[in-house]
Amino acid sequence: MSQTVDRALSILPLLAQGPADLGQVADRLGVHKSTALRLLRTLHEHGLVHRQQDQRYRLGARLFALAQEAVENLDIREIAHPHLAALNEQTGHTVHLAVYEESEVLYIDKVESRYPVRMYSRIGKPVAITVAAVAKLLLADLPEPERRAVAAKLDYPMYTPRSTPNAAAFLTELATVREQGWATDLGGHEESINCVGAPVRGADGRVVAAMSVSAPNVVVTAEELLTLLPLVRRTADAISRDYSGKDPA
Amino acid sequence: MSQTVDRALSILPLLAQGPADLGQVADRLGVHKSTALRLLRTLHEHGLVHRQQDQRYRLGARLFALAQEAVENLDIREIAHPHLAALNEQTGHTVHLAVYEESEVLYIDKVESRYPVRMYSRIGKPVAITVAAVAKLLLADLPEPERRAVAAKLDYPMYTPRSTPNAAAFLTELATVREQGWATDLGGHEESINCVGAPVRGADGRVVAAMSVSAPNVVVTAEELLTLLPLVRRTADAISRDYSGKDPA
DNA sequence: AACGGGTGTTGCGTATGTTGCAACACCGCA
DNA sequence: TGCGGTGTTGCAACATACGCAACACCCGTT
Repeated sequence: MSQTVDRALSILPLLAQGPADLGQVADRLGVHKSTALRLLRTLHEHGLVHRQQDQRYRLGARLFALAQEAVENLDIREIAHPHLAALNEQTGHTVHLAVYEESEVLYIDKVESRYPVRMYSRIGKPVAITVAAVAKLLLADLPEPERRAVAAKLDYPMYTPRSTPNAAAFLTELATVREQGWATDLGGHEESINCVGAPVRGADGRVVAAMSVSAPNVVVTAEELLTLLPLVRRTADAISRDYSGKDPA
Repeated sequence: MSQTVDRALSILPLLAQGPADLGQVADRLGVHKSTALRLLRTLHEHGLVHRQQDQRYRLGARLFALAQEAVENLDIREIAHPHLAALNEQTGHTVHLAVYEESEVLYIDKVESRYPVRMYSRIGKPVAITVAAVAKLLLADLPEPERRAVAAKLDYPMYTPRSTPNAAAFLTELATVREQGWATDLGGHEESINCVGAPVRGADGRVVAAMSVSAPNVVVTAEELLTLLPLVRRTADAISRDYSGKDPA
C-alpha cells in the first residue's frame, strides 16, 4: 500500500466534513505543511479538491462528475432501466434499483411515481440498510458468516416503531427473505410508506441487484401493494434473464 | 506535484469509462503491473475503487458518499434551501440552485415541481452550460478574459433550434444577462421547458450561486413564467442577504 | 496428465520521488 | 514598523515507491 496515496486520499473524507485550510489539513494528517500542500495541489490538479476565495480547500466538482459517470456505466442499470420504466408505467408507483457494495447498499436507479406524493430518496445515496426491502434482499444473499458480521456492525435506528430493532431480529428477517425470495418494508422507514421488492440474479444465481416498488398509504394500502408482488417478481426475473442470459428459475 | 498520487488519481477517470482489469490499468497508465496493483490496492482501501467478481476494477461506493456529503455541507445550499422551498410552495414549479467551479456549472439543490410533468435534472449533474439560465448567470459574472476563455473552449450542442449556436452568440447573451441581472432559458435545452433565473451574490458583490424556476409549456406559457421574475429576484436577493449579511442592492 | 498462455501476486535491490526543515514571502493588524 | 499568522519555495537526507523477475494460479488444450 502506498503511503503517499494513502495520505492524499485521507484528505478527502476530512474535507467532506467541511472546508479546511492548509494548516488544519497538515495537522489532521500528521504531516508537515509542505507535504500537505503538495498532496492538495495534486488533488487540485485532478479537480477532486477546490480552493475557495478564502484559500480554504473543499471537495471539488470532478468528484460529482466521476460518481455520475460511474453510476451511468453500470451495466445492470442499463439493462434494468427499461423494465423499471415499464413497471412504473403499469403501476404508477416509484421504482428503485439498488446494489450492495462493501457493507453499504445504494440506489443506482429510480423512476418516480406519477402521483404527487413522492418519497425522499436520491440516486447514489446510501439506503436505510436495516429496513429497506432492497437492502434485505441484497444482504439475505450474502454468505452466512459475512451476513452475521455485517448485521453485528450495523446501527439499528428506530425510524418508526416498525423499524428493525436489533441484529437478532434483522437476521431472522433476512432468513425469511432468503427463504421466500422477496421482501417488504411496511412502514419501517417512514410511517406511511410501504415497499415490495424482489432480487435480480446473475448467471451463477447470486443476487447482483434488487428492485422495489414503493407507495404511500394515502395512495394504496399495504394489502393492495402486496397484490403487485407477482408483477414485481416477474419484472425482476425478466431483468435477471436479460442480464445473465439464463432463466433464474 | 506528487507523481504517485498523480498516477493513482489518473486511474479514476480511466475507470469511469468502464471496468478494467489490472493489465489494462497498467498499460493505460504506462507503469508496471506491480505498481498499478499497489495503487489500486490503496484506492480500494479507501473505497474509491471496487473489485467485482470477475476481478475487474470499477469505481467504488465511497465516491458517492463523498459527493453526497460534499454537496450537503455547502453553506450556500443550507442557507438557500428554505427560500427555495418557499418559492416552490408559492409557484408550484421546480426550483434549482447551481454553482460554478472550474469551467463547470452544477446543480447543488433542487425542489421538485408539484405538477406531474417534471424536467430531467439531477443534483450533482453538470448543467447544459451553454443554454441554462443558471449557467448564464454564473458565467456572466466571470472577469472578462476568463469569460472569453471559457466561451471559446465550450461545445455548443443544438439541443433545440433555440439553443445558443456559438461562442459569439453566447458572449452577447452573457453581456445582456450581466447588464440586466437576470436570465432566461426559453426552450433552449428542451423544446417545451422554460426557465427564469436570478443570481445570488456574496458580500463582495460577486455571484456565488444562481437559482431558477423551471416549468413546461403545458403548465404555463413563457409569458406567464416571466411574470414570476420579480418574485424570483426577490428570493435571490433574500438569499444573498442571508448569505453575506449585506443588502445586495 | 502434462502443457501453455493468460491472469494476478510477492520479494527485493536500487534509484527515484517524497519528506520535513528552515528560510522566505505575503497579508492584515496593532 | 514590527509582529503573528498564513501559504510557498529550495534543498539535502532518507524513506519509499519503482520495475524486475520469479512465482502462483486458473483456464482450456493437446
